[in-house]
Amino acid sequence: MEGEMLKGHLDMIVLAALSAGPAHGYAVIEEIKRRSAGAFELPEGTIYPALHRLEHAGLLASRWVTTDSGRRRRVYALTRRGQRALAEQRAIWEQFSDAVGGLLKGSRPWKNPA
Amino acid sequence: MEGEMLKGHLDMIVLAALSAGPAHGYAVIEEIKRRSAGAFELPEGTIYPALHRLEHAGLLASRWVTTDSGRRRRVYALTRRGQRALAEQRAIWEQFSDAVGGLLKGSRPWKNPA
DNA sequence: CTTTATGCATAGCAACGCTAGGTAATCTCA
DNA sequence: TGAGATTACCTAGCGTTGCTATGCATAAAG
Repeated sequence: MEGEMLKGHLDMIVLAALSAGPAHGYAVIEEIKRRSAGAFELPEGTIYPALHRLEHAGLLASRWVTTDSGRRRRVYALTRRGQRALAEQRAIWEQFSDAVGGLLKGSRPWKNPA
Repeated sequence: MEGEMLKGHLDMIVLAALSAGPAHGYAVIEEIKRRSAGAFELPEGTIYPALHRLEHAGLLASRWVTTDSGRRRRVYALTRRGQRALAEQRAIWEQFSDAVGGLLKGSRPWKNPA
C-alpha cells in the first residue's frame, strides 16, 4: 500500500512504537513493521529525522549505548510529555478514524441486508 | 483537529461523498461535513482541485446544470471506474486503519537491545 | 574476503492539501 | 433598496512532511 497516507500520523506511530519501552532507531523501524503486521516498512530516511524532531520537541530523550559487541546505538525513550502527546494523538486518531468511518458508511456498495 | 492527517485519504473521501449520488462541489463539501459529524470542514481550495483531478483521472464525470433560480453548478457523478476506485481505496483504508490499530494496541514484553 | 545485515545521518525532492486571492449570482432582512 | 451573508466556482503558489538517494561505519554470515 503506501502513498502519502501516513502524513500527519507518523509522530503518533513512532511514539506508539516506543510506548513499550526504549529502543534505538533501527529497532523502532522493526517494531513498527512487526506491530503493523508488515504493513508499514518505513525507510530510515523517514524514521531518523522523525526521532530527531521528536527529541527536539521534548517528546523523546536519547542516550548513546555501546553493546557488548561494540556497536554504538542511540536509544530513545518516551518522556512524560511524549506519553501525554501519544495519548492526545491517539484520541485524535480515534476522531479521525470515526470521521472516515462515517464517510464510508452509507457508501457501502454491498449494502448489508439487515 | 486537522493537520496534514488526511493527506492520501482525500480522494477516497470525495469519492465516498459522491457515492450516494451526483452532487456539485459546494454540496460535496457539506456532505463531507455532515457525514463526518463536523470533523471535516474542507475548504474550497481543497475540494475543487480534487474534483478536477478525479475527473481528469476518469473517476468522476461532470456536467453543467442550471437550477430553476438560475444558478450555475457543476454536478459530478462517480463513473464506473470511480466506483471501483472507491472500493479499492476502502480496502486500503481498512488495511491502513488496522495497521495503525495494531500499532496503538500492540505491546509486548520488551527485549532489551543493550 | 565478500556479502548481507545492522546502525546512524542528512540534503534535496516530490506530493498534496491549504491559504489567499479572485469573480459572480442569489438570498435574507432590516 | 441596500448591505451582508450565503451559495458557487476557480487557481497560483505556499508549506509541511515523508521519502529517495547517498554516504559512512561495524558486525555477522557465507
